Amino acid sequence: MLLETENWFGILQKSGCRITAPRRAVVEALEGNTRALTPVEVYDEARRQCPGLGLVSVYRTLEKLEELGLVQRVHQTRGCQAFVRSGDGHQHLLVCSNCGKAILFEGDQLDTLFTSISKSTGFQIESHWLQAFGLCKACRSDP
Amino acid sequence: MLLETENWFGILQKSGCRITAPRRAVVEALEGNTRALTPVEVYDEARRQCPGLGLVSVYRTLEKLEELGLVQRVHQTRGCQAFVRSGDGHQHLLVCSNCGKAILFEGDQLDTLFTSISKSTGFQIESHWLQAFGLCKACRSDP
DNA sequence: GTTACAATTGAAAATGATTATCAATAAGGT
DNA sequence: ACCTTATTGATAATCATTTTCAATTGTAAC
Repeated sequence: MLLETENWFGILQKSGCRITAPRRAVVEALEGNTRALTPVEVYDEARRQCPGLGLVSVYRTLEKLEELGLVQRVHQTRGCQAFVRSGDGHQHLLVCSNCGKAILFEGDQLDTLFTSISKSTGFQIESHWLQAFGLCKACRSDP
Repeated sequence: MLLETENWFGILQKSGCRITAPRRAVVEALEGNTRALTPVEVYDEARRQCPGLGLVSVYRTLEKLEELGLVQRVHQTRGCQAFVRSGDGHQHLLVCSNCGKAILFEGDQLDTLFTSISKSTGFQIESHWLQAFGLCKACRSDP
């Protein structure tokens, strides 16, 4: 389940942020998209709603949203500067390598894997990261 | 099991590359290290052996080694430009968040996970990557 | 060994993405 | 309405990476 956008403003406000037109535009650009967007793509999209918007404000807002866990970074072969909205709790990304559509999935089975790896390596595993790439249903049928 | 460095030169040569002093230095810098190294770190290390080495050649060699699967990229919160030598076959990384030491592990259990996710999402999953972070044994005991 | 050719080199310049600076603006509690 | 302070956009600065190019150097053929 995705968080409601209405909440984002509440969360931002609670964390001491002011709700401004530039922020509103950036938040709504990310909300209306299941694709992973680069900062420039967010910029282009958000400027349709807030024409005076500066790219710098996009970076600043993305930083804050990531900090609050509302968006997450998508790592791809070529760079890791793209963002999608997060889900609740710890989830993993499945990204379409054609259209960029991103969906989230749970990975419960992983805990047992990491427990056994912890034992065999002596590492105290603190966090992990899993992403999968492939073609989504739409891109498979319509090439 | 890690590949022998001696092989790397053979593999490079087979792929049509010439073995030059700069390449030799870069390859050996990566070979002698279990840590994930940034291009600049590789540069600094390799220049001890080949003082005239240019940073550009490091980038070029890294690109080739990655292409051949001899090194792989390490993705971290802050950027994804660090490299370690790969193992045989498809393996996953476990990186020490303190000293940067990287070890590889198998993730056989993942195949069943991805099969079920493929079914439920309609995605045709082509690749994935998994990385874990934590403290290695040495860094846990010696803080 | 010598030669010839193409791959490779390093320096410098160009590009691209991100960050820092700063005076002007505007949100939101009072 | 006012006042404090976060936030803004423009500009400049920084940092990593890529491109360009003439000079160099492996290596295969002789």
